[in-house]
Amino acid sequence: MRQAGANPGGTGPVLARALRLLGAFSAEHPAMTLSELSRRSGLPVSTVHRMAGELLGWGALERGDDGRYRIGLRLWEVAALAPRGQGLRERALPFLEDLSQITRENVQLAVREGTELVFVERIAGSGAVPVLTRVGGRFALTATGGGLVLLAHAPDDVREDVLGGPIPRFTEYTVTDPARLRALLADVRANGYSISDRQVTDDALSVGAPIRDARGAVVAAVSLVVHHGVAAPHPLAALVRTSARAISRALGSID
Amino acid sequence: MRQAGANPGGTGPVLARALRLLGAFSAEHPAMTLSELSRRSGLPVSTVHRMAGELLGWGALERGDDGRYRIGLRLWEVAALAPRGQGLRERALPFLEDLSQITRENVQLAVREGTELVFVERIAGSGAVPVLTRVGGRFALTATGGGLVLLAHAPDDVREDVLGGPIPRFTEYTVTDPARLRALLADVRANGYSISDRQVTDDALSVGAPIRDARGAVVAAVSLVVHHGVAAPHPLAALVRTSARAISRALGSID
DNA sequence: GCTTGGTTTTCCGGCATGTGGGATGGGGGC
DNA sequence: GCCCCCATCCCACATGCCGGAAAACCAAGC
Repeated sequence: MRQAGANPGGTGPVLARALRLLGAFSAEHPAMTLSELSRRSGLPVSTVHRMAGELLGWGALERGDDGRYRIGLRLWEVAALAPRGQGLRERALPFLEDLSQITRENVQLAVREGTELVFVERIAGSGAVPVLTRVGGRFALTATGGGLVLLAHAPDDVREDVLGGPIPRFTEYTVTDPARLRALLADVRANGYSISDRQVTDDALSVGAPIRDARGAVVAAVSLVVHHGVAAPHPLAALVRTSARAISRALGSID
Repeated sequence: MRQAGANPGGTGPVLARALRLLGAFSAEHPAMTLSELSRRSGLPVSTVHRMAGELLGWGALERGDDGRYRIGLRLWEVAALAPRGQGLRERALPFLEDLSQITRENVQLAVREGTELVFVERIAGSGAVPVLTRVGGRFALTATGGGLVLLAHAPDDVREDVLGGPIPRFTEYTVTDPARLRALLADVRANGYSISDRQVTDDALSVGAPIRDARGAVVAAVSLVVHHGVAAPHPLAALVRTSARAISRALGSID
């Protein structure tokens, strides 16, 4: 069983395995025992043991007194240097808070990673629709206000990839037809904002707008999530766009 | 020159080098060219090149159009699963915001990592003393309100280590005498809170209190940073302690 | 007590894998 | 034109990783 050329669970480049180890952690499994890690990463136990030992020494992993492994603080420290993560978050935060204070609704900040979206920050408005998102969590690009913005301005190959692949449905309003979606994205580009009406849950509507870097490239999206039917979307769009522009200005370039 | 047994820049375990690579990034150097990385990590260029390539593929690193390497979003995502990082931050945030709203002062949340302190969150009070801290940043345990709390409840060997080593001085009020510091820490344990009066800057005073997990172990510290001389420390201490207890309760255990 | 099913840890010989000096090609700045 | 710095590629060598297997461990359960 050691003959395979590929590595769908077996042999492979050294570093790749360590990374597979880290990748085994998820929101549902933030703490795992050695053998659990072995199972979820597809690596032999003894290999995991050796590697985990090294990661432990450096601080990339930690071990509670229950013996289980968790992501270490040291790793969190370096990761805090990610320009598109904490970097972006820090510069945008004041503006997001303004937006949150004024509207009392949920505010979200997201970037695109491959064919999905990653939430970089979310502020829960007092008494607003409860949102099911988590900072650091992923979501489909095709449904949310922020996702539509990011998808609309994504490179062609990525967009085709997403439109070609299976498009998840969340409610009866979710747009899953590639042609309609394509038209919707054209609107987003033309209008400078997106509207997702009950495409994720039956009672929520979200409005998104693009954040651009110094060279004009879209690097992130702000969005506002409100109850469906309480406010007209267009005035909201003006608010969100204003915030997005302010953040773009404050950004310059993200280093 | 390849005979050395140790690895102060030369040969060594595989993974360790990759980690050294990540460790080369810092707040001052969040984006580096290949050769810069090589220099700062002490690894040969070709080695860095190969490794960076792999890290790039996985998403642990990213590369801007200026060609420089940065910490990647993917790494930030997994790091967001760190219980003592984002995990702690998320659960404590509402309480920290309450504290911030009520006092309109700077609020900080920190944990101990080795012989130093790492800031996990900081909320800048409107018009409060500007603080020089950064989320994900480090600081000495011996001077700040939060640090004193963490040091007071650290394991004996760690405390001895810190008290034995050189103790940095920031102002003329900084306590650098091990004996006095030891007495101070005893007070902290007895009182349930700490006070750092102008030990970091000439105009700031901070008050800290311990956050405990379900088993009663101190896992973090909240602190309030105010202008020296405007408010009596003791009423503040009551506030901070209350917050700390609330957070402790909300924590249960951090997974 | 002993047995059973799950762990975590240690060991070791063979060979796959990473290693890094040096050569190649590019790109500015002066 | 020159020079300096940077990224990328290549390849012979031996280092350090690999993972099966066995042993130590722990907690129930009979």
